[in-house]
Parts: sequence; C-alpha cells; structure tokens
Amino acid sequence: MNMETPETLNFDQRTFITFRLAKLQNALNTQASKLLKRHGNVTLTEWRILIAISVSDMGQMADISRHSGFDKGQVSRGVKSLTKKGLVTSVADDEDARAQVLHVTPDGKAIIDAVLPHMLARTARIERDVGAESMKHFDRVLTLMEDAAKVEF
Amino acid sequence: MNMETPETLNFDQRTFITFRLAKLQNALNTQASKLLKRHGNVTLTEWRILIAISVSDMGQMADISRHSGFDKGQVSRGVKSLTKKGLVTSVADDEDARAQVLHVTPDGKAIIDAVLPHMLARTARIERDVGAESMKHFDRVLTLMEDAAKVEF
DNA sequence: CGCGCACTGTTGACCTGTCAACCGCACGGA
DNA sequence: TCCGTGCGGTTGACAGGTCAACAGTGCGCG
Repeated sequence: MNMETPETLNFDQRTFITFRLAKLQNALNTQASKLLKRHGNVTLTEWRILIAISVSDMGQMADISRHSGFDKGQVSRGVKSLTKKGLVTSVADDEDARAQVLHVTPDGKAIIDAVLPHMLARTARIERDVGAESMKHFDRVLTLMEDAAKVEF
Repeated sequence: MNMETPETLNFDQRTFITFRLAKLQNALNTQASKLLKRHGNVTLTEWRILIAISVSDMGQMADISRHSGFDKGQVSRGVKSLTKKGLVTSVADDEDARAQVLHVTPDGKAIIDAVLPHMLARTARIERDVGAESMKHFDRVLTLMEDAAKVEF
C-alpha cells in the first residue's frame, strides 16, 4: 500500500469497484425498466414482486419479503399498486388474521407471459455476450464479495 | 439454457442477476458508509466527490461530473455540503464566469489521509478474499455486462 | 456585431430503498 | 386465563440517484 506514489489515478480501479457496480446495476435496471414499460407497463419493483408472488403462489407478504430480500414495507406498497392494477389479489388469511394471502390474477399471469420471454431473451443475451463460463465465475465472485461486504471496518 | 423447464424456480438465478447486484452493491455501500462515518464523518457521496475533486484538483464541477459519472445536480449538492464542512472550496473561475473552481482544503486533505488507509485496507481485503485472478476476471465481466446493458429490448 | 446554440451550475420534482414506529394478532408460559 | 413477546402488515420519514427546467455565460457563424 504505497502511500507515497500519487494514488490519484488508481482510485477508479481500486476504491471504486463498488461505484462501478452501482453504475452497472443502474444501467441494467434502466434497461429492464424500459423493457417492462414497453411490454407490460409495470415498474421494475412491481415486476419483481409480481414474479416473487407467482413463484410462491398463495403465499403471504412475509414470505415474499424473506424469500426475495425485499423490505416488507416495499412489498406492502408494491402489492398495493399491483392490486390496484388488478394483477394480484390480496385477501385476509382465514387461519391468521394478521396475514394476507397473495395470488396472481389472470391479468397478472398474462403480463408475466407477455414480458417473460423478453426478459429471458435479455438475460440470455447477457449470458451469451459474457459467456457461460465467465458467468459462473462471476456468480462465484459475487458470493465472495457478498461475504466480504459483511466484514466490519 | 433450457427454456423448457418450469422457469419458476430459476428466476432468482436467471432473471435476477441485476437484483443480486443491487443487493451486493448496497451491502458494500453500507459497509463503506459505516467506515466513512467512523473515520471521517462524511457520507459516501461526499467522499466520492471529495476524492474526485482531489484527483483532478482545481477542476470544475463539470469535470467531476463527466469523469466520475455523477449527475451534475448531485455534484452541485455534494460540493455545497462539502464546502459547508470546509473540506473543499468553490470559487468562481476567472476565465469562465459560469464555472466554479474546486479545491480541496487542508481539512479535506486531512480527512482523505485519515480515511484512505482504511478504504484501501477494505478493498485490499476484498481483493484478497476474492483473489487477484478472479478480480481481473470480474473486472472483465463487468465491462462486458456494461456493454450488454446498453442493448435495447 | 448579434444571434443562436451549447455549456455550467442550481434547483425542484420524483422514484427507490431503508429504517423505524406502530397496530393488531398469534402463541406460549406462568 | 392472562400477559409478554414476537410476527404480519401499514405507514411516515428520510437519504440517494435521476431527470427536467432554468438562468447565466461562452462561443462560433452569418
């Protein structure tokens, strides 16, 4: 860690990996958002929650929250807007008065069916450009960095 | 790339790379923010802008904005709070009445000196955990994905 | 010269994501 | 049974990032 040499020009590469990540993540989000707006008229958040509900159908918000890592408040708001759009239903659970049972409506399914192919094509395209091999590697590194992010400084 | 199998359970891995990125990026940011608060009492945004100013000393906001990829509005606000903290100065440019010339004050330098070692230790730690080899690979993949993020769908 | 155009920087509006406070309910132990 | 603790969900507050509108200035071209 040569504190003498002018680190100035190394900053971008050395201390800003996270910054690059942020940019990339944002670019990908923008791309996805456009896709979603064009093909399904839903926001990225709505889409993610919609998918999460679809995966664990008849689940409740806490399930979604835990499984997807979303903030429960965010899920609550997302579900609200999704129900307003008629894409999911949210009814009180018979067995637990606190819980809401979530269900994707036919309209919701329709949007998923309409959007999913494009979404898959997109990720396929990314995988193709990057290469399956590198993709696995990337995944592994992500895991390592996730762990590294937990260390205290 | 089996498009047949019930995709439902593959979502997390297949369509949510970006989501994972978001999580990782956020975890890293949280880590960095804590570090910054502890050792220099600056926010992550302030830190990034401070560094950017330090790199291109005597530059103007537009330089920072272009070079770092920050929104110019964000830079403007960041500079404002940094000047309020006395870490940078922002004076009108003699040669261009539109521009502000930015300069890191001794206090700003002091904070950089205080924080930078920890910051470097952190990235070094990450690099160590991940491995230099994988890090390079990771970098390459990032570039590829940045390109992939530009494609329209 | 004078005009349009591009650029600098400021500000306001908006969206996302996070955190915390809160209410109602479930559940287990005293 | 009753009470404490903890969970499910809602809501408000806040920070960060993006976009757009704007005023002021520089610059080049007719």
